[in-house]
Amino acid sequence: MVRRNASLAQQIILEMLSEIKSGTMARDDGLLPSETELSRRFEVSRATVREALSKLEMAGVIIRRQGVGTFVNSRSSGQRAAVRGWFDEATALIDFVRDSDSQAQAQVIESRIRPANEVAGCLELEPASSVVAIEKLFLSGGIPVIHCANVIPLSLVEPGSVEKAAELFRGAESAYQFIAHYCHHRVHHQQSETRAALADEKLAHLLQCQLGAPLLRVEEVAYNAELRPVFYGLNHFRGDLVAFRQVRHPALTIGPLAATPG
Amino acid sequence: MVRRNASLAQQIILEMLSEIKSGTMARDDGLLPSETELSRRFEVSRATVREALSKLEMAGVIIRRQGVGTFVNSRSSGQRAAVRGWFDEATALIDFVRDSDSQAQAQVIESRIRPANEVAGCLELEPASSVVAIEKLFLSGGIPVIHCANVIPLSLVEPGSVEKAAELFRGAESAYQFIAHYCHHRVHHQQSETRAALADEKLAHLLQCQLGAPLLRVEEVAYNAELRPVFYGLNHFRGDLVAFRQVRHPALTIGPLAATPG
DNA sequence: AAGTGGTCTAGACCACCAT
DNA sequence: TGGTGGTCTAGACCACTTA
Repeated sequence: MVRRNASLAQQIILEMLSEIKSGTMARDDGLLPSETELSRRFEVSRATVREALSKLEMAGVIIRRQGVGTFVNSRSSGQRAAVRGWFDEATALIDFVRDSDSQAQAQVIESRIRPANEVAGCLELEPASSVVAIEKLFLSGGIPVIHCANVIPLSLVEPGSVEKAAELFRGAESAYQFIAHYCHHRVHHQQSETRAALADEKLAHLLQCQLGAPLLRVEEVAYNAELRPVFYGLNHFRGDLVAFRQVRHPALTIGPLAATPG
Repeated sequence: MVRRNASLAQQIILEMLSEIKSGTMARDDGLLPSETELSRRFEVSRATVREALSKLEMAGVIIRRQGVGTFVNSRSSGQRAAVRGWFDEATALIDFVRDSDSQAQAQVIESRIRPANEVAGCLELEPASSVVAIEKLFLSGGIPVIHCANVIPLSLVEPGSVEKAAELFRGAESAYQFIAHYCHHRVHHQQSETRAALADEKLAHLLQCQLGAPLLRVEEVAYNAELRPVFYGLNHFRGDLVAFRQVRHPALTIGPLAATPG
């Protein structure tokens, strides 16, 4: 189970996910071993177990009940074309689509080098400076469900790869991978903005839906550790086929002093 | 600054939010005191400071950079009609609207007792059993931006309040408050599903937008500590005026072994 | 080299829930 | 009353960045 260079908590997360999936960890009613029991089994401190459980809870995988125990969240498994936890995780889209459809495919429409233009502001570039852009479609069950456009400043690409940047991007598994391999940067965090939009002619054609059909639009900018933008993404999800599922906890009472409305 | 019955971490969160807002905590470039310094100032252990900082980071308020320091997220403040962090928090909608417009108003359209019907499944009720339902509009700058429908099983309402449940719900600040006051339950967590949808005739009229305008639809079910559903909510956000803003971190690598696509 | 955040430990006490 | 998760401590070492 051990992965080099992964924290103990991360290793415990992966092991627990695996054992939850195979059904060897939880009781029939979903009850998991207690934190003390888990810390004995994994030979780590209880604090480390709690670190792992906190992330699994945030991801909606488990439910913790004080004085009772920790349970697997049965309402969270066995889903349709749902994107779960994506808002918190900043990892590749395709992985989340595969979570509900292991046969999901990514299909590159186009990749090329072009001026930054309309995304210059987001990426903190001059409008005339060059970027590598890619357009993809994600298919689930053979049906296009997500359209995705990613843009990376060409100035970030290592000198030896600038010439073939478009081609390399086309071959990369994701923007994350391209940035790691050919720009020697890592994504530190992303800021995203989610809205509703209507399918225009181009998107309707690509996503095989009607003109004016409802779409979820997620715009995102990724930053490296120096807080410099490393990529821009514009994603459109078919509103009738895709849903974002989240588990929300009344933990942080940020801003207002009392939890009130609804 | 102290609030009774609040954890030290929670108190630190509120204090830091206040000091960040007033500008007395961060340096001009946004750098906050180190964790060690904060633990001295608040007279708590570093672990407790980190607990608070983790939640502020998740909420997108601060950015932590290993080896450098902790900074306020300047891109996160000074927003429009944005809903920030709502996916993680499970608190009242109105508070989040007020976050970007302190003049925001809630306006009750209707509240009544009716059969569960179409929401019976979500609430684990018989279709014929009674529920208290409320419909609200949230206005920002005088413009309706969110339509919200909440449903609570009448069986949860304390016997003495059943008769006037509709009226009491109308007077309550939120579904959370109604449930706490008149049902003696607390929300343990919520499951939500976000999609894109089009405005039908009714919603177009209420939200003062065109028929077929894009809307964000968030459907949610809240559960108490015993994992019994306590309320159902169906919220529609005007796609042109409201956006969900999130900060995503590549922390949890759940499911896939490598962070890959985009 | 010095300072930062990231990880981890061993132990303590509390609030809550079951019995 | 015993077991659970929730909170908190004091200390240690590591990885990373900056100077």
